[in-house]
Amino acid sequence: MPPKPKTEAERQQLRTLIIDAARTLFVTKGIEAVTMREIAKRIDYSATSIYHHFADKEAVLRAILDTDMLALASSLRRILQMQDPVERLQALGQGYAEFALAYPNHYRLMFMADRIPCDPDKSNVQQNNAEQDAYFQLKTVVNDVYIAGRFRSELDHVDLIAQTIWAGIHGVCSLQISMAEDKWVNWSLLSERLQLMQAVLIRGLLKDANQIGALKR
Amino acid sequence: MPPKPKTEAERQQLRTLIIDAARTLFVTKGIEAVTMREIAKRIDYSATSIYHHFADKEAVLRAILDTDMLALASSLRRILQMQDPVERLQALGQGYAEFALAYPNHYRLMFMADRIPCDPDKSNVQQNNAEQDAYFQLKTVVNDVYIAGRFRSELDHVDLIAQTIWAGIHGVCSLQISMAEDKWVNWSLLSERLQLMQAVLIRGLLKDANQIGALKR
DNA sequence: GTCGTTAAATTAACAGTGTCAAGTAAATTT
DNA sequence: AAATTTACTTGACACTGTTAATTTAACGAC
Repeated sequence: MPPKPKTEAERQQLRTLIIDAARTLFVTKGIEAVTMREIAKRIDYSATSIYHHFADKEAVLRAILDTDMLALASSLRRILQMQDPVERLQALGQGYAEFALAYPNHYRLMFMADRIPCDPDKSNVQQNNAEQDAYFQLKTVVNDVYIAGRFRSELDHVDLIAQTIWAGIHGVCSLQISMAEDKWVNWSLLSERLQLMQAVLIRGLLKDANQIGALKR
Repeated sequence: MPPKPKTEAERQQLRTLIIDAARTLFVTKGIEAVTMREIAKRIDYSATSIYHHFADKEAVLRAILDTDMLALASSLRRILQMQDPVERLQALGQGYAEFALAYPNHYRLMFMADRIPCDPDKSNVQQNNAEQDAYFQLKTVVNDVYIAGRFRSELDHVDLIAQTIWAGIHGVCSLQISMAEDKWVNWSLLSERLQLMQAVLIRGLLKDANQIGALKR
């Protein structure tokens, strides 16, 4: 009930309060099932007050997306320290999948929803920043493997390679997220599906794939 | 305005009238943006009359799903005639992708949406019927390749192999459908992404992948 | 042929949604 | 002390999926 002019820091604080409340609800209740009134109630504000901080519901969503993209990149950051570029690539795939499956609803928002084609201009995340941009992280590692001469000789387009790896891992994760409950299919263990996809990608893309230790098991 | 007792055939006719109207709207306007009133208007009925033929909006959706699943299986059927099992497998992937990308909104409903875990008991599509069940078609072809001894020796679980192939193709298609508009990524040509994924799957799963003609060029 | 009965479809209404226009109250500025 | 600015709330609008009550038309029995 007490309105008073706020500093920019206080405004930002309230913004993240809203974002956090909204995120919790989105993640626990599912994407479309959460209302502005509900978000507001959770932080003891009225529904309309959110509109003083975000243009509309989609803007809230986009803000969540921004922080989630950062969270993903941040959770992958330590992997980039690894020595061998091929191991780095595999670990990146693994880390990506772990994020996707630990936060399936976040992942839905980020990579499976239909709205919001995310635009570098409208985002706070810095494109091509290795700390913030997960796609750039992948591209960098793919490039490292390429420089090391480990990819099959006919593969010379780093973006294409990166996108294929992404598609493979994303395929396993997104199918799991949207179809795992489906009785129609006799699903194998998720871990096995992921592992086979990793092996297939490595073998399909690398020159000397059979020498890679991780595939022996 | 004229109510009269209808034969079962007439009821069915109206059901498909509703389904068709709903499908058109879903496909052109996107999944969540279509209202019951809109569907009804399109066929000159009142909104509530739909509820005499379907329990709720989701039931309409599920019915659309059923017919779309049949359409997919039907569009893949001719491929099963091909001689060589490996060629058959590749053609199946290609045909699946073509369906997905020709009808992206149908595909969304079928494999990317969050609701509706589809249950053999609640569906009119017959599970494990080669005419109707696309997953069974895939599994059958995978099994043929397995019987022919073409998979790597350590791969002995047909469901796992099928699901990995599905995940790979689905990854390319779903990423295309939900992220192609995204300015963040410098997307390669869709056809190149699909082709590389096919090559990766073949090379990663088959014994003698380098002898496969389709990979040369 | 008329009379209930039954089915099909409609209208009216409800609770709930995102969002906007006005209004209110506290803090800052003048 | 008055005016202005800011933060927030209340009330309302148009719209959503869905249900209850109502109308309309066709059928079977006499």
